[in-house]
Amino acid sequence: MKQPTILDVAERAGVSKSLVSLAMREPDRVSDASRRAVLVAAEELGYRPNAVARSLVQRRSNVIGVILSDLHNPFFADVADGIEEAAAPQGYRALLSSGYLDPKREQAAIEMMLEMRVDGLIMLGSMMQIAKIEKVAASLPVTLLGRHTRSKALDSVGVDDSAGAQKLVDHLVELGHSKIVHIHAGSAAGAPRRRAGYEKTMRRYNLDADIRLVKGDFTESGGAKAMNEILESGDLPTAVFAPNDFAALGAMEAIDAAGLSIPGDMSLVGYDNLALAGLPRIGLTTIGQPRTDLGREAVHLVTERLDGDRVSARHVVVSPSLVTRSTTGPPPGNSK
Amino acid sequence: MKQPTILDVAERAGVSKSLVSLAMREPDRVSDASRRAVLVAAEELGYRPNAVARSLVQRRSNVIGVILSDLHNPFFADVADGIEEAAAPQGYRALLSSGYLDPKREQAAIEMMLEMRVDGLIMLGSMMQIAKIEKVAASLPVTLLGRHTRSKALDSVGVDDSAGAQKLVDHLVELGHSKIVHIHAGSAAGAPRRRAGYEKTMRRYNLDADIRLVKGDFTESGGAKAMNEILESGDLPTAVFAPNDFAALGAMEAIDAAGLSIPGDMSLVGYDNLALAGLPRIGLTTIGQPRTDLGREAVHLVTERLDGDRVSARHVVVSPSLVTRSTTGPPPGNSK
DNA sequence: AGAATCATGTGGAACGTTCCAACAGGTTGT
DNA sequence: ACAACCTGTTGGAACGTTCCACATGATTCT
Repeated sequence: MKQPTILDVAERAGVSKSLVSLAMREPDRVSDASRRAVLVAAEELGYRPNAVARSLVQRRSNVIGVILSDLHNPFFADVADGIEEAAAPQGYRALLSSGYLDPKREQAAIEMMLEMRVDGLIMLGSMMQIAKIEKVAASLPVTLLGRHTRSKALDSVGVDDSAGAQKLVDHLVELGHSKIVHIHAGSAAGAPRRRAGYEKTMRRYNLDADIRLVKGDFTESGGAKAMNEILESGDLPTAVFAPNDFAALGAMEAIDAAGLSIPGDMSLVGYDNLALAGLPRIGLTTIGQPRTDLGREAVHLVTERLDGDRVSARHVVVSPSLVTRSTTGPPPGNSK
Repeated sequence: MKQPTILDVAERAGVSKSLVSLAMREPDRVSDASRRAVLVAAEELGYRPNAVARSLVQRRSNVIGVILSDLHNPFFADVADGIEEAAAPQGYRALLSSGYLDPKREQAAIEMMLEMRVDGLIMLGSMMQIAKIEKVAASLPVTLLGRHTRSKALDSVGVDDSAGAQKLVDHLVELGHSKIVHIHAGSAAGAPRRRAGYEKTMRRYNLDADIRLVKGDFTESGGAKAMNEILESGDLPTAVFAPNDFAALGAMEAIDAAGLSIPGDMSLVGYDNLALAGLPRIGLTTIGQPRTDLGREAVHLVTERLDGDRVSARHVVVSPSLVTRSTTGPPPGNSK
């Protein structure tokens, strides 16, 4: 159970601890004989360098902490892949912790990361107040992902939600729709911009009069509830734009239950392109986000700061793309 | 950027570093005046204890490392929740890393955890050879989750896959089925036991002659391929038991494509109870695993060893439960 | 030949904590 | 009145590395 230390290796190899250290880190700078002796001794003892001691003396851990607001969100899992992929070649490891969709637990996770002295922090879909995150950013580089901010202390990388919404409306209008309802998710992360993109694009097509908003949220049940409200209103649209894929799923359920067909009677679009949107029986038209690119970009923002190449905040925005599947088609009574 | 140390706090509070340390860890053991002075000074300086230095001197990190073989697998996300939940009250933090479904990268993730001197390791759905994991277990407590082993060096917590398969067959037979095909996933983790449970239960009902196996795997496409093979065989069963939910999904797609109705013409069951199995248009009957319990049990196994309460290996098996949804019903032509 | 350079190796300080033996001063017990 | 025992506090050692200034001996330069 007791791990061998560098001193044990040094003794067995008959050299000083400094040479062992050097032999492990920069093998070229020691003689062949010494290098061999050290490597053999290390192997025989099962020596594994103690990263804790190293971090202490170097005052850096070569670890980037990643706080996932929700481990279950497949979107973040993809982003985390991109993070790992970009971090490894730069000599950083990614360490993950979940915030469990609770600002308190998220705060605790950050606190742990700070105490462990990670070199940088990437926060995926944080639920915390920006002001609190800015405080954290005073002691290390922090990048916010999937949430917009104009903060002067924080970097961020996000997707242009307005552009995504615009692409969805464009798609629906091209199919011949004009009665397009948007279920909006209030002030939740990304929701206001999706809504703004919807309204702006409707106006661009001179469909000001057709703009119609129903309050919902980012959950399946929220989408179902909003959809039922629409169905009961008596005034049926020909297309519904849900704020994300989960909400779209709930809306789909409600439309199915009402005996209407998708897209025959009503087209439906979501947002996020979750894996489930591509399932055979779902086939949801939605907006796809370049997930691994987002991760890569976030790492880049952190390492830039760590290397001292930049001190002022940068906010990177990438463009999403339309993914057309089977929940959209021409409106009823339109052959186009 | 430079973090204050315990010495800075001591100086500002006018006490020794030892007292600061004590005041932060065991406030009851210092006088009111000192405690207040220390706390105020720490607050003013924004002092945050350095867990790296603490780990070094204490030779323990109070961290349990969790290696997820796949971050995208929602099953592991649930288990991780259970782990966090059980670890926190015991004073441990969980730190996650992904193995990205690649034994090499998994090995690297373990190596990082070991160098960081985590106190224990929980491996979710590992892809590595047991022998290699046993080597790791020589230096800290390791618990394997979601994979069976009889290792003398390792603890494990798993689900009784045979019992799960048995429950599915029981359910189908009770509905009146006898022509039940099992798509099996070869020697993949858990697959042999599911298959054994199927065969055993069929025999229990004297359905030896109806036992029919088709080779597939744990993926959607594997399930679709196997199902097409069944459909093309000409000899249609009344129920299909897929090796997991993903494979069931592929089978569902194939059955849909063949114009057959589920469960009218054919019943279908999966295994795992992924969130997607509960989606409105899917409604898959499947086997649910007590995920957070699994996580809790894994933590328990680790802390038991850390507290020195146990040195011999333990293998915990928990029972799964049947989740009935809408893909199962009586066989065609049977009113029961 | 002596100086300068190079390759190789060394020992001690430092990183920021916790732990421990020890101490001062007060209280209690006999 | 003195030992025994608290309470609150302290300074130094230790944890396992890396870093740095320096030492040694060989080689090259002038």
